[in-house]
Amino acid sequence: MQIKPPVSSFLPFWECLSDQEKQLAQSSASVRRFDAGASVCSGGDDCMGLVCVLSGELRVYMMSDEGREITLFRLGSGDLCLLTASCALKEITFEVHVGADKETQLMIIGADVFEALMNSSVYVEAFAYKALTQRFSQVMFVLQQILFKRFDRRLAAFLADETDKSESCSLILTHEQIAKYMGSAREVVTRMLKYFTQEGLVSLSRGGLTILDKERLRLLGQV
Amino acid sequence: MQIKPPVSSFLPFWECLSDQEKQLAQSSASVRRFDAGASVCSGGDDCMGLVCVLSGELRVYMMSDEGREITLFRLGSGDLCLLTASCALKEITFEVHVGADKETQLMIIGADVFEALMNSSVYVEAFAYKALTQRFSQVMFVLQQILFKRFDRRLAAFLADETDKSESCSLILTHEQIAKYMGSAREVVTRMLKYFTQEGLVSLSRGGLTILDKERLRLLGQV
DNA sequence: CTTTTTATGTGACCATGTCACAGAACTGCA
DNA sequence: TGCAGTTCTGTGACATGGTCACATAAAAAG
Repeated sequence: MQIKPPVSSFLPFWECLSDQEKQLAQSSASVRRFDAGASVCSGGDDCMGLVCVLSGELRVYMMSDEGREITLFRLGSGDLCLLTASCALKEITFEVHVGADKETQLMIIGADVFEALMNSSVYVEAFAYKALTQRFSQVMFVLQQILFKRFDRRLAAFLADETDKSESCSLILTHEQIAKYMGSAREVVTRMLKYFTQEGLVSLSRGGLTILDKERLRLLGQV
Repeated sequence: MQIKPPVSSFLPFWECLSDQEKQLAQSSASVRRFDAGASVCSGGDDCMGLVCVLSGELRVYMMSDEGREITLFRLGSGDLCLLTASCALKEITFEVHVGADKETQLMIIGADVFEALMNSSVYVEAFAYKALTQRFSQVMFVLQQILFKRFDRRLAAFLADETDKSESCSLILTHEQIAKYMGSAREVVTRMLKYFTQEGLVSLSRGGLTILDKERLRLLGQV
């Protein structure tokens, strides 16, 4: 278990808090660890509060009744998540699911404490809604891609982006994982990757793949 | 041209403004009329500012490069629209289009004035981002429906809702309009309405249709 | 070296979006 | 009236992508 870090370094609105509020935030914060694959929070039932990623990665996604998942965004270390505090924000009426794809450490400020901070400081309130608006914008972009862009182009862009992140031309991702990240189905990914292979863009191996021609992938994805 | 009404009655944050700010808001507001079918504002190019619907109806939608439209929400009289002030809100990075489907009167507070108000008052800022978060929630619901729900059910629900609004069992809407409201294609609507006719749910006529069995439509839409 | 689990490959099918084009119903005007 | 243009609707063929069923292959567990 990681030692609890100072809350101040994660909260952009820290300086707007009174000493009492600072005290409350610091003392109520807790650290929790999640295994790879664990569900962090599902729908409106268990509302955690303000979450800050210390290490690992979170995935925030929608899920249909049939179990189809559409990833809205992913969070890495240092990122804050407000959608996990939806019970403190009555404006948020839709359900999101949050899962840890890798082993992940979170620092959590409970929903009750966060709500109290929002109510006592208009700065915290403005911060929270502003951060949500930023997510809104990001999520709209993602959904626009899903709704309007052909799957081959989206996949090409996804692969190019992932290799940028990992700074290596091989990716360790199953077709299933790619499908979840992209809001598609495993078979569709398999199909398209086979086509990419024929085109000499990638080469496949169990549990991963290697990018052979990133330039052409990027080009394909940029349309 | 309608006479300019008092701005105060449309702005929930009115009481948080200083006298100077009230003065500025009131004097800078203007009223504009749009014909049915007119485009009010498209993308990031022409950013109007804070818009309030006095009469008529606005439709806010996304558009693909190929021209496919997905309606995010519609606004009626009394409603405010902040997405038209996206240039004053640098968090909003995606493009929306706003159109008037009927003849519509708007009261407008220019983007520059609105931005000044946001900067001078944290209450206005909190209000703006809170309102955007509410829209976020609403839009997420709509997109969830589009992504996860079968078209027949969505159409059934749409028709039932529209008849509720118009308080009559006949609707004056072309297939094209329905398709735009639902983020689908005209042919798809035609196809499904033909099926609904065979099922005895509706009867069609040029430029409109009549609901024959609202109960069954509602039931179909509620799944 | 089996057994089990996990990942991938594949064909058939379905829902919905796209395209091309036809015909029907209105509208305006000579 | 009737003709021409416009708008709305109908329809078949096809493309894309999601779903289902099931086969096979590779890795992990025993």
